[in-house]
Amino acid sequence: MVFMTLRERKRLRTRQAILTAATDLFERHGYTETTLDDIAAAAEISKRAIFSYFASKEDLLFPESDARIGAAIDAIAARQPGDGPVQVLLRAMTTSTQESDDLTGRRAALRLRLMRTVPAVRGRALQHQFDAQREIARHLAAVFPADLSPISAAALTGAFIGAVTGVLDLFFEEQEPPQDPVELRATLLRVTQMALTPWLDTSSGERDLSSDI
Amino acid sequence: MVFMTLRERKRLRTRQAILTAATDLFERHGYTETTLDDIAAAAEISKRAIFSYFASKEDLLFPESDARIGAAIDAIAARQPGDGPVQVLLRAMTTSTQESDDLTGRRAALRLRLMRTVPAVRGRALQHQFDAQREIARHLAAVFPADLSPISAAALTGAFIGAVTGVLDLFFEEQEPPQDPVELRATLLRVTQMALTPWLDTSSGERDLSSDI
DNA sequence: TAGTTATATTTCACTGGACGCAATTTTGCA
DNA sequence: TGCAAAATTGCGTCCAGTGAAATATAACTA
Repeated sequence: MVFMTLRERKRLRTRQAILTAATDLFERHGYTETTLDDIAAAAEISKRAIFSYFASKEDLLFPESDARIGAAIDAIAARQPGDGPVQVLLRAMTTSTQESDDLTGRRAALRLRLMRTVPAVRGRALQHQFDAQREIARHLAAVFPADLSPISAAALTGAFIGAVTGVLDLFFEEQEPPQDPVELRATLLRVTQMALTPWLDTSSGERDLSSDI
Repeated sequence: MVFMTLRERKRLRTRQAILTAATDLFERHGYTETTLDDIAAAAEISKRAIFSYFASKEDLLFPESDARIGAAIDAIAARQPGDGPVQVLLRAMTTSTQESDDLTGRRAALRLRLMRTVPAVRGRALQHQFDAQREIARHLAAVFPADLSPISAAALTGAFIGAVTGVLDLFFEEQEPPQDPVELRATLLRVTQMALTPWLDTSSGERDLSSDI
């Protein structure tokens, strides 16, 4: 990666400039109030060029979404012996939320706030979530062909994602601040584990995963 | 409902005219190809007036979404003695899918098709689904305070919705036609029931609901 | 290094959804 | 019939997104 053609390096810099300009303006003036022209001006680029980096205004809030899905997939693939589907899912959540600061970080906080205020952003977020959900279910079924039918995998993944989003929903319903990221992750893990106990019983061994936080 | 002022009746007729014009044009020429001007012209109304009936172009595909959520809520409230949360959910699905032809019907088929092709429509659909999911979870937790914490309710509802959407996803992934609605409902019930067995065991009695189709 | 190809970016014009507002028509009712 | 409220229309405006041609810049080749 150190050896990149000048073109690639420049392109990466421009992309980053667009992102920082966008998040900056979104934070300062609001999402709907910020026009693509504003972002283009701040990034010292033409409005038309933005679309050569991002497909839409909403996507400015979801860069590297593929990477995050990929991380979860990898965590599923690299399962430890003795882990059942539920353990794998829990582990995938902890590891992937650790690496990509998807719950902490400046843009993450902004995204969480806009998801509950701007319909377009919410729609895009749910689309990403749905795609991720399907992808995860597919891989989960592939890794545990004996334990899970494709449909059970879809249900289990649905339960998992549903539990996580439900918890986050309850969380941010009243208290705005994302609090301490570590504590949030711990709560998320504990609560998801509890919500999935029905499956934990039916599946294989139930190791405590608290140490992984 | 029989006694409506002339104004209300006329408004209802216009609303219906807009809907039929929209679905008609969508079916014939495609969603993105149909402009609001086209719809307005076909409904013999001004483009501006459409926004006094529907908030957006996508919403033309989701009329009475509140009513469908309400039906599910009612089905939850009218639970039979001895039913656990899972049974209530299954029953709510069967009854609500029977009354509002949400899986059959002309507009439903159109909606299902557009959900997988037009991003904006998919986003709107997922938003509706998410809202419904949260609402159902809330009511479920209220009805079964002993069995379900708010979080467990969120997880269970997530599993339920996840299973249903997963099944529908697998279904329409290859075969386009919605097939026989009765058969589809039966498959949906059977498969969802199977996907939720982990919860069925932990909850109260497990009556067979096949007769309710 | 000059010249050529490939790729990025700009510029401009345009479409279409959404919204605000004032004027105008329609409807309900006294 | 006449008047107030509500519905509708007809503007104009904003902005996201797209297409196409022109221009600029990097990469490659001889």
